[in-house]
Amino acid sequence: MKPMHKGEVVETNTYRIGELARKANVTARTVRYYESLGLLKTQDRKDGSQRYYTDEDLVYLNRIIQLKNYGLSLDEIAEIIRLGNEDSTGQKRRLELLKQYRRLLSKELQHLKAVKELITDLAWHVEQLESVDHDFQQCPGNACPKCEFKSRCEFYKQATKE
Amino acid sequence: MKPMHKGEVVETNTYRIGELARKANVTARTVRYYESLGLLKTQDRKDGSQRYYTDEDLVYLNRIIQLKNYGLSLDEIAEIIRLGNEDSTGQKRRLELLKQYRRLLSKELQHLKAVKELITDLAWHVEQLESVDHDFQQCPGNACPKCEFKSRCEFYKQATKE
DNA sequence: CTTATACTTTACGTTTAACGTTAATTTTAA
DNA sequence: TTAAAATTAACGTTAAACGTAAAGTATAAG
Repeated sequence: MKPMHKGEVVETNTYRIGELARKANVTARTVRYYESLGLLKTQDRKDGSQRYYTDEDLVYLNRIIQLKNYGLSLDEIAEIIRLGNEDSTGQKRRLELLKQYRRLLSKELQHLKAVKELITDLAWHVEQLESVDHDFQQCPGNACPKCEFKSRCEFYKQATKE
Repeated sequence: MKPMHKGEVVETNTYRIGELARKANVTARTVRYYESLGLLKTQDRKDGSQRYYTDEDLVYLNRIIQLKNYGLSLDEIAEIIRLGNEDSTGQKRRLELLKQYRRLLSKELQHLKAVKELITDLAWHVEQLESVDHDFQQCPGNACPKCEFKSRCEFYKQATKE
């Protein structure tokens, strides 16, 4: 599925903004927006000429998209990049990245737990509603005391405490 | 932590909107909004008088909140309630609920899988960044071919294919 | 040279549900 | 008689990440 307009690729592995965007599966607007946030380097480009990109730029852009998909905001990504520019040893950038990855990992582990609990609850509701004898119109209601699910029912617990 | 204004509870287990809201951990605005969407029953209330609620209403409201927390939109909850009013046998309501619960369950199972994969990826990144020898400034870059992580690295795979 | 794309900047618009927040008036409880 | 609480109505918020339009410029292939 090569692009129709062959001239879009200016030189071997040199792209204009549209082609770069397509390869990264974003829009040209997004690329410009990322540039304006300092996520992509601003090129020297005199008087209305165009942006040109290399494969290296594509890898860089893909990396930004990856970090975004991991859950970092564009601001947080910009901070990481800024630290990389500020500190030539790259230590600050590495430590910030590590910190963020650990934060994301911790968050996702919590998330995993919550999702598992949610699945348990939902499975219970499915099971309950599949038992046709259940008086679904009266739930929760007067039938609760004789309900076979009452030991696992939040509403029953709430109604009977106090 | 009883409310200062004792008269808020009009009768035994009869509440005005503020007290109901507090018990359900929402605001009065939310209760009125839910009523406007048909989630809570509209009371007969002549000429500027107030709304009164019972424990039964509280259970009902809590159930709405539960469904919302499960991931249903207020519109979807309204539809379920509408089916309950429309069909006195409750069959339609039960089937709609079952359908929604199954949809949510399916979605969350997918979600679980995605979260697990994300955790794997994040853990790998943490491990990678913890290996201090890694030339973090040049990643991805020229050092990729000798990187110990290259077999699991998306960027290396991408750069070397084609 | 022409024409068809593609690219340029600027800047306002969009999305989105689920309420938040006045404001001005009325009801209720003690 | 107050002070707290409730009433309706209607506009405001959130908020990142672009979408989209306008009007002009650049480029590549033939």
